[in-house]
Amino acid sequence: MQETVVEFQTLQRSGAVANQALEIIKQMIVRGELTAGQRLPAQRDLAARLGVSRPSLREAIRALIALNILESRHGEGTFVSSLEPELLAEPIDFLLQVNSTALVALFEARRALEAAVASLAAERATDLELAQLEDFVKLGRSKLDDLDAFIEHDVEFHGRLRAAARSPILSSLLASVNTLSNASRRQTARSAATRARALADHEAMVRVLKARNPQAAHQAMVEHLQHVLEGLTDVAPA
Amino acid sequence: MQETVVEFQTLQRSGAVANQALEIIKQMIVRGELTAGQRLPAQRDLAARLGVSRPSLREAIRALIALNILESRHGEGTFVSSLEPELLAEPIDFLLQVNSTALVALFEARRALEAAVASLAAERATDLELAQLEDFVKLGRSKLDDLDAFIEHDVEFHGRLRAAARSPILSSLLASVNTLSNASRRQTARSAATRARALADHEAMVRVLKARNPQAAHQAMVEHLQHVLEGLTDVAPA
DNA sequence: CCGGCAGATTGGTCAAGCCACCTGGCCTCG
DNA sequence: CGAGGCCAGGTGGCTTGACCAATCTGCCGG
Repeated sequence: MQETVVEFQTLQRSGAVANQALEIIKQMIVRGELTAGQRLPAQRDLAARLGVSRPSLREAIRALIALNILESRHGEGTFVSSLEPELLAEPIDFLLQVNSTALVALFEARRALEAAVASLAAERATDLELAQLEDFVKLGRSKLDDLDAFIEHDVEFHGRLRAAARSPILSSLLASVNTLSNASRRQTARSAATRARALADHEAMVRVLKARNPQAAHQAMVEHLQHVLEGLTDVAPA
Repeated sequence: MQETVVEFQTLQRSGAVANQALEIIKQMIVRGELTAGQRLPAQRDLAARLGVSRPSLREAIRALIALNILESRHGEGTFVSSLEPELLAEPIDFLLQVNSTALVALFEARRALEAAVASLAAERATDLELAQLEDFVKLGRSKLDDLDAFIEHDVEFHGRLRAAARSPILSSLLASVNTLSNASRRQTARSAATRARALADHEAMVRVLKARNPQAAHQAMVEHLQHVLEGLTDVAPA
């Protein structure tokens, strides 16, 4: 370990050693040197390789576990998690519990992305997709009374829109934002009136999509999510 | 602290002790026993109070730091963070770093996000911000001949818009998208004509912002990025 | 061939100590 | 008397070394 010391002129803030180890591991994952499910070297070996003590390495590992990036199994080893977006987004739940204004911020992001998706879907969806979407939306009528079923219906509606938009980046961003706000979705759909309005919005959306009108689709989605947001603030004010 | 031991029948998975300390601290924050900015007891004391060793407690603290729930300052103490929404950003960033594969459709995402930012900025920017932005854009004229200076100018223009939009989540998403597309920015601004058109777009943007017209701002941004995209494809076709 | 036992491997925890940093009070000097 | 510097105490950061507990592996005996 003669040359383990790397750019040390970086800010020497708190937790220099442990954070350094943390960043190195993170980068190894980002760069693909470590892939999902892969096993890390034993803590004793890895600590030696990184030039830090085992407790410090353990702090770094524990931090990455908290972020659902790593997981460790006693007696087996430490592994890279599946890195599923859902897992990686989970830690945010805590902040949403504590700070409800964060929820509103999330909604802004979702609105922007969903609107873009709707707009693209109006241009790129196949006729078959639109026909199937129309049929699917009709099924929603029978689910108005079942909260769980309707939530599932709503999720799939937006999922189909994403697929039709053919924009993997937008889909990926939206997936991130959505997994964050999934917890709140249950609240938003609580009242029957809210659900009925959502269904009506979905039907309106299908109409403008079939008319191949991107701008109208954009606008329709903004309004739809505005309704949802109102339903949310009704339930949980301030 | 005779009764520190709490529900131990919970799954005894890996990291039982450290995780227990972690959960206890988390719950104290959720319940409001610890509020934003408050100082925690010294690690040595807290470890004793929770009935764990200091290294284990440190693992728990490090995990909470990774989640942006705590922060520690050397020589001062460990504190509850501000718990503000922008702290959501960091975990999302990693998610995007890992997930991002397709660089192709990136521009769509940027367009959607920038447009949303412009729209929000039209509503939320202070008069002072807009006045300063106007002055700043004027400075752009003198930079038209210097490629590097103009790129820097362009980056700051969009940065100021983000700041004025007051939407940490959108900013964070956009930051991720931008780091991915930074490589191409240099190409887009290569021709003098492209730069002149970009500057004109910026000036137009300032006008609609001062008019407090969100929809026009949205539209102006879409058109602006459309121009940039055209400049890009001119230079580097498919 | 198979089952089980024993050692090696690995993560989990702890104890004790040193260092680096910040703060605040004391003391000295002007 | 005030201002500046010095120093001690408290705090987080890090290391060493050791032991415990869960798991895996392979050998050995039935």
